[in-house]
Amino acid sequence: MAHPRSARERARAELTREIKERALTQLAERGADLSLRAIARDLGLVSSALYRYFRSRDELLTALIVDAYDDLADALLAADAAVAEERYAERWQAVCAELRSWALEQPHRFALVYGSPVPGYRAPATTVAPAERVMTALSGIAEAAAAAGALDAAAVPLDPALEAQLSAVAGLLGPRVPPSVTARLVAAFAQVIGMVNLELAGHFVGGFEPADLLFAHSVRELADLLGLR
Amino acid sequence: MAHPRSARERARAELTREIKERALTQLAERGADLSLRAIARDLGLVSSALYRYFRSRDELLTALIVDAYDDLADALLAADAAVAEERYAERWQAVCAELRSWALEQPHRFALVYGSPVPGYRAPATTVAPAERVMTALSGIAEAAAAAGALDAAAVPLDPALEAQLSAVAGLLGPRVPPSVTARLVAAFAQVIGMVNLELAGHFVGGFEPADLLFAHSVRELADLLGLR
DNA sequence: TGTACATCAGTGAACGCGCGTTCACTGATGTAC
DNA sequence: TGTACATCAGTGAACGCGCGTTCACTGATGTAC
Repeated sequence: MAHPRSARERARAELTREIKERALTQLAERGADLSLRAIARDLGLVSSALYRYFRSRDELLTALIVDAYDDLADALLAADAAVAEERYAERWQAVCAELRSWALEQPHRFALVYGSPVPGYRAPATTVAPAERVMTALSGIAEAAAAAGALDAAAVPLDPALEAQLSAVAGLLGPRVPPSVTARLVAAFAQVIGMVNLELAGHFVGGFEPADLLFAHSVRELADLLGLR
Repeated sequence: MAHPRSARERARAELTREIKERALTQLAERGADLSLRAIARDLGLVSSALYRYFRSRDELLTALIVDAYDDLADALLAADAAVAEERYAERWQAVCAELRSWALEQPHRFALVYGSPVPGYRAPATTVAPAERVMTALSGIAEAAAAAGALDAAAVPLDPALEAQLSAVAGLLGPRVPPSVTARLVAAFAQVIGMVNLELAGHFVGGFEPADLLFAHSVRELADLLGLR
């Protein structure tokens, strides 16, 4: 698996990659509708040939989604690693900034995972783990701060039922983070994704363009709110 | 215009309404792809007949989008009006709750305006004013509080360039609200839309279901953050 | 090292669909005198 | 009130496209002896 052996295997791996690459280019050019025939045309193949590589259009879509989550998570972790470990607020800002950059550079991939679901497509369970990698790239900072005793956690009283829900996701988002901070993490995540989506959809046109300053400012306020320093 | 006169005009108004209604049903059933032929079929018409009512598919889409913004704004204003005028925090919570209810009841309409743009469709300027009605339904509460001297505005120092951008939208969002609160209003809006979008897209599945409590809690925290009381 | 057989990538035709938009037309509704 | 003409809703055929998926096939690559 590390290095494909035969020429056949090498060719297969490369074509699989090329198919996904063309699919992404097409998403970028034509919007959300993915056409297997158009991909095959671009690659100089007959449309049925694609079925040697992906069992169906949905399977190709799933592969693209998994790749997108993974790439995004990698980019976020890299941005995080570039900041000194104990500067939690700066790490948060760097990761959020990277998320936005990644989205602006590849809006179609961002839309694929955080935009409206593609009509007729239902994401399989395979996509859950990669999606969680993205969330934990953000929440991991709060968890690290909490572990280091550097999280200024405001103790907010919560509805017991909500607290139970929050504890249930604590395994994923970070067990040392108090429930009220977990709630804020989810809200903060929604805000970041929401701002990027609004920007990409052109809802800020006329008001905030570029939205760099607004985004950076909001992200800084979120870091405060989360108790990161 | 108040009451269509002739039978012809009455029939035209009614069919226009029916076309939009069928279009919405179809969006709900088939996802984001809107088919004029399918709408015509549903109405027992020949597809070309629709061109007497809408010049193109895009024009129909635009009409649906404008209607969605308008309906949503109306619903928000109604929810706002149901709360005592000077209870600003409660008004905010009521309006946000109504926004979520509306979205959960009509996810396709919400996706139409706050989801990823429909491929190949570019929203015309006609949609800007209705979109702003929705935003001001939320920001109007902060503006009212500010006008009544009841806004606990935290004075946060801002980058001058950002402050300029914020002042530019102040005419729309409320001139008496200080810039730092305007920034928070936009961020809060993004958070609310973002949470609803994540919920609709199934990103909360397994963690927060139903998301009622999390949403209500986050919205309450936003009210605090905005200085509403 | 060479041959026999198995694997599998890619072909090309076909099935059975779908779509938006244009156009000349019929026939009903509305208007002016 | 009745007739002549104009307006306009809806028809049906056509244009020129698109799509995902299946299937029997050829011929090249890989494997076992």
